Amino acid sequence: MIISTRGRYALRLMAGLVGEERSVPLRELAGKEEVPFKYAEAIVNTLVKAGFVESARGKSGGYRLTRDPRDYSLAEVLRVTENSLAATDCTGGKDADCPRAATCPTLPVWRALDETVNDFLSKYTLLDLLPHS
Amino acid sequence: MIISTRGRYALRLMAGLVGEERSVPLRELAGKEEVPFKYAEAIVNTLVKAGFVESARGKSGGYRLTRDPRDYSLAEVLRVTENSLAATDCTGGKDADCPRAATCPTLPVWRALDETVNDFLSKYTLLDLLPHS
DNA sequence: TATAATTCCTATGTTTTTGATAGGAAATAC
DNA sequence: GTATTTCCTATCAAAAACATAGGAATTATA
Repeated sequence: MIISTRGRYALRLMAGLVGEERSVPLRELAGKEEVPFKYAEAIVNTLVKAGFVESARGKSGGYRLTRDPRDYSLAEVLRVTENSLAATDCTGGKDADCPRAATCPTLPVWRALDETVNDFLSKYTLLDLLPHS
Repeated sequence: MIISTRGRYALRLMAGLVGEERSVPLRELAGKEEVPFKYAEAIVNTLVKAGFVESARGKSGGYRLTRDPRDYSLAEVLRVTENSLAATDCTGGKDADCPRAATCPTLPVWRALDETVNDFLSKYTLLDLLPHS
């Protein structure tokens, strides 16, 4: 499967930060979004490293978004949280060394598929993951 | 990843049958397509059960296509050989019991993604996987 | 009718990825 | 200085992906 629990949790956690002014403690955020706390920690960590959220340490610390919610595309977030967004190993960097690559007639199809998926996921933002809007 | 080795092997094996009149023994087919023989056996078996290829047992037996190559869409073949073609568990039947489903704002996005992928893979046929054509 | 070549079937094993959990160090508000 | 929080490293468990093994059943053909 192309989008795993991890990536979906990441999106939920970020969606859970939309509209918050304060730094939201992870204990609370993870609780609200029903993401296992310790797993959420690991995930949010990569979001911080990617610059998608900002952390405040210590008491009354927590996390908050760094941009307007409409400025996060799903593609962008998932590219960071998923191991790979590629539809096949062939296009995922993993088989970059595939000896067939040069002449493989199928490779262009997988590349086109990746592009299709990427285009799709680039059209949606965090805003599209909120209850009503 | 949405399309695994198994599915790609299946497509290769079928592509390897294009243009053959006789029944091609798997030993030869798998060799030509560089698919591990024993794994190929398991895969071809599901292709037979799906009616995509026909087997002949015993000496001078083997496999051949049951239709014109242009009449197999990639979507169709992969739907049978992949565990699931769904982009997420949410749409893959696995989380059919997801308690969030009823109100989940993200679910429609995954459904649309699945449809996009399916449409894409429905446009290509075995013929598109051959060397020149 | 024996033999070799083949598919078919069931079971098992290995590796990788995914999904987590544990424990404690470091920072900070109060 | 204490409670609350993020940060960091290590470890573990379950599932999926990727096969392999061995032998029974079938069939052409010498």
